[in-house]
Amino acid sequence: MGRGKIVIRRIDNLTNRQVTFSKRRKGLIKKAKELAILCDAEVGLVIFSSTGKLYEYSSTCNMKSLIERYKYKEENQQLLNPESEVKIWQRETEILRQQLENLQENHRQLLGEQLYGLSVKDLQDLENQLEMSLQVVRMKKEQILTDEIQELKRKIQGNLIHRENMELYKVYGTTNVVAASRNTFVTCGIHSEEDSSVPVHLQLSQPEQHTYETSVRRTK
Amino acid sequence: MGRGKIVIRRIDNLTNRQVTFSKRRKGLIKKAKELAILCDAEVGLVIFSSTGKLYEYSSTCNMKSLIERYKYKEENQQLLNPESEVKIWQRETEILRQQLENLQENHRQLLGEQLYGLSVKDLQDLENQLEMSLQVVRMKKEQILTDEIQELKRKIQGNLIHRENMELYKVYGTTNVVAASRNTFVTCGIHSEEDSSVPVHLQLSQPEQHTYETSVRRTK
DNA sequence: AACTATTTATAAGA
DNA sequence: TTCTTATAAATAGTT
Repeated sequence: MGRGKIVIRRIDNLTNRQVTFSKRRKGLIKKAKELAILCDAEVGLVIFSSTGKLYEYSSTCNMKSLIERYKYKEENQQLLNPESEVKIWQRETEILRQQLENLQENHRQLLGEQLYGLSVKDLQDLENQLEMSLQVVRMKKEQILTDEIQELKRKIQGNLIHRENMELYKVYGTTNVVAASRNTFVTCGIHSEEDSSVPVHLQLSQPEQHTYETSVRRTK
Repeated sequence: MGRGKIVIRRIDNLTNRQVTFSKRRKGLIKKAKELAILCDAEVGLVIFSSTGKLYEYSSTCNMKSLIERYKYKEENQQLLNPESEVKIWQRETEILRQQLENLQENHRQLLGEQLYGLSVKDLQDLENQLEMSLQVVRMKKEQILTDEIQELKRKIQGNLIHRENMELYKVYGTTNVVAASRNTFVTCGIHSEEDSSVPVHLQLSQPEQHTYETSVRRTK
């Protein structure tokens, strides 16, 4: 794998050994990652250099639980305690894991992945489902946009009426002025969340900040 | 590192994934060994397959002590096992339950449910995702249908040729036609390498129609 | 499980 | 350390 072939034995030269350690450590961790991702496996890797420095990799981001899992699996033979409680939790875990697996498969198909082995009927059902979802999502989105536009219109209107009142107040010195002008200048821009701040906030309009919940909790 | 380049993402096909797991697991352990020997390092490697089977390698032949060393190095906090095993499983359950919940929410949104609280941006992302999925599913479906049609056409064609031969046989009688038409009787069934033997065409049949490719069904 | 065309890792050199 | 490059090694797709 290099300019020359080497035999696998301790590298005597210190510098050379350190360089090789650095390179191969990197390579090993890369391959561990790839295995975990490609094959849906859980991989834990611990490396101590000859100087005692620690390097590690865990596919679960949590070496602890991996070690615990390892220990359990290893010491499984004993099972000496009448710890039926453990078994209960174990079974619980098993069930959850199964559920998760099933859901994941279903989920992947909704994402257009893992379609291997599906029949035309299956694919048709999936297509219909996706179309329905799409329709719902689009309607929901348009609903929000429409609401937003309404809100903006309301604010602009309020603003205009207020100005008109101010004008009239100057002239006639009275507050009893009819809310005369209807919405004549409605400017509907396209907006993202940032647009919800309306430029002019006068007393009459209530600037409600649209605080959308960022609710999509992505599975980590 | 193989016949073709691959991207590092979960392999959908189960068989393929298992084969790759087997190959790469072996490779990974080999490299771990080499690193330990070449660089005088201490290496521990734990691999759980997606089915929960455990594979391990430890350069010290004693994973336990390596783990202890790791734990000591990582944090001097100790949580060992008198009754803490229950807690471990409880935590595991908790984590799985959380994952399941997250996935379920995500999943419901893909089904067009539980859209309350999503922002326009979220909905737009969802819409795009659904559109992509839909495209993939449709392509997949059409692929299957196209393949099926090809297959049927091929069969019909074979049938026609057969009939033609029968006609010729009636007209010209025995020997020469028999010899010639022998080849044309092949090829109505399943496609395999043998199908590539192109029949000797008699004058009345149209050669250009016989150039069906043994279309390899790329079911991937 | 074996085979190989390719990709990937890396030993040596700079 | 980092980059380059010739070459060894790993492995993806196939049989």
